[in-house]
Amino acid sequence: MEEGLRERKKRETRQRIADIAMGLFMVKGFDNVTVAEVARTADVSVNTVFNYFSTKEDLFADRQDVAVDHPVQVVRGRAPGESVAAVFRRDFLDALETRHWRYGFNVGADVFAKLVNDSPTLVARMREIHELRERSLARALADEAEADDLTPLLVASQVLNTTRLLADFALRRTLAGEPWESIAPDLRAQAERAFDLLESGIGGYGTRPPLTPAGSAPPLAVAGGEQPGAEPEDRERGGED
Amino acid sequence: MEEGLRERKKRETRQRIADIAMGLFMVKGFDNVTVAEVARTADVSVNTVFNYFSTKEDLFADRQDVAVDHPVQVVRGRAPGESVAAVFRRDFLDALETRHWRYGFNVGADVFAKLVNDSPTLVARMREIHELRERSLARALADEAEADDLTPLLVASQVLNTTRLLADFALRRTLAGEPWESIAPDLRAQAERAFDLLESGIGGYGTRPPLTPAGSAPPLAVAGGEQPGAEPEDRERGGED
DNA sequence: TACAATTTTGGAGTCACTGCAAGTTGGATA
DNA sequence: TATCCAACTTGCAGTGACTCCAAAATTGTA
Repeated sequence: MEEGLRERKKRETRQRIADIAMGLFMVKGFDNVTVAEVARTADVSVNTVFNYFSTKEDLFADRQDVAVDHPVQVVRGRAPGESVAAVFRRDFLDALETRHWRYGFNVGADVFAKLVNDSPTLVARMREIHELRERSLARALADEAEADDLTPLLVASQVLNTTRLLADFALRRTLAGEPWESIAPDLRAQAERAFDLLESGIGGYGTRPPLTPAGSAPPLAVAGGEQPGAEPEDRERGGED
Repeated sequence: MEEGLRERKKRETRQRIADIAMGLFMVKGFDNVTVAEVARTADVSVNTVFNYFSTKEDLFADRQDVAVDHPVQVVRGRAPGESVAAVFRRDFLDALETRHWRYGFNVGADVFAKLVNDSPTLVARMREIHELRERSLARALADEAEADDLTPLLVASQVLNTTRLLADFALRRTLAGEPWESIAPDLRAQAERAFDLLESGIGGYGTRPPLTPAGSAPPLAVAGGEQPGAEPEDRERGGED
C-alpha cells in the first residue's frame, strides 16, 4: 500500500504548522503567539490548525509520547542483577556524561526551559506529562512483578521524582547563567547522593534529638485542621488530590 | 481599628460568591457552570466576580493554603526521637482512624473528588497544589537542616508522593462504590507497607535474576532516543521539566 | 453636606476553541 | 477522460474566560 499524495500532503502540512508554531514560540514566547498568527504564518486557516492539533499546547508538546515512554525503555534495559534504582542511576549518569537531551542536558535546552517556565499553561502540561510517565512506568513494573498492591506505583513515583528533581537542579543553575562545566561535577555528586537516598530510604531523616529537657511534644493529630485564624464553623472540604 | 461596614460587605460578598459558585459546581459540574451563571445567581456582575477571584478555578480552590500548609505543620509536630517519615506515618494513620478530611477520608469527599476528576482544569490545579506543598515542605526541612543540597527536596517529594498515592488508592476504591469499612483495613496495610518502603528505600527492587542462561543485556545508553518509528533526523528537543 | 476613595458595573474587545455548511481536491471508478 | 465520493479546507457565527476602561453607585470623612 503506497503512500498517496494525500497522505504526504497531510504529513507535510502538519509538520509545517508545528515547525512554524515552534519557531514563533521560540521568538515571542508561547503566550504571546496566537493560534491565528500561527495559522496566518503557515498560510492555512485557523480551523486547519485545530484540525491537526486539538489544543494550542499540542502545537508545542507534539511527540510527548517519546518522553513518556523513556522510563519504560530504561527499566526494560536492565542488565541481569541490576535493580530498578540502579538502571536509572546508570541512565542518568550516562545522560550526564553525554549531555543527552532526555534529561534536558543538551545545549540549548535552557531556551526551551525558559519558554516553558514563562507559560503557566506549559508548566501545567509538563506536570501532566510527568504523571503520565509515572503511570506508564508503574504499569510496566506492575506487569513484570504481578503484584496488585501500590508498590509499583510508589517505586515509579519515587524514581521519577528523583530524576525530575535532579534535572531541575541542573536546569535552575543553567538558567542562572552557570556554565555546564561548572554544573556537571556538582550534579554528578548530587545524583549519587540522590540515588543513594532513593535506594536506602529516608528512614532516620530528620529525627529530632530524643531527649530534649524542655518542651514535650504536643499531639498533632488534627494538625492544620484548626488553624488559629480559620473559620469557626468547619466548612467541610474534600478531595485532597 | 474597627472593621468598617465596607470591609464587612466585601467579605460577605466574596463569601456569598464563593458559596454560590461551589453550590452550582456540586450540582452541575465545574465545566458546566459559567462564570456568568455564578454572577447572575449571586446577583452581581461578572466583573465583580473577577474582582474577587482572578480565575474561575480560584472560585473553587479557595483556601488551598490550608492544604499547602498541612505537611509543614506535621513535621513541626514531630515528637522527640521521631523521624520525618515516622510523623507522616503517624499523621496518616491517625487521619485514617478518624476519617479526617486532610487526606480525603471524610464522608462526602468522593463527591468533591468526582467533581475535580471530571474537570481537566481542576485536575491540573490539584497537581499544582501538590507541587506547592512539596516546595513548602522542602523549605521547612531545609531550614531546620541548614543543608544546601537536594536532600530536603527529595525527602519532601518522596513523603508527599507516598501520602498522595495512598490517598488516591482510597479514593479510587471509594469511587468504585466500595464502602469505607471494607477499604480501611486494606488501606492501613498498604500504608504500613508504603511507609516501610519509604523508610527503607527501594534498594533491591526489581532486581533481575543475576544469571539467566540465554539473552545478555544490551547496553541501553540512548534508550528512547532511537525509537523504531521515530524521525530520521534528530529533532533536538529541550526542557524535560 | 460635600468631597474623596472604593466598589460595582456595563460595554467593547481578545483569544482559544466548537459546530456547521459550503467549497476544493485527490483518487477510484465507469 | 468524465464523474463521483470521501476527505480536507475554509469562512462564519457562536461560546466562554478574561482584560481594559470609563461611568455610576456606595461608603468614610471633613
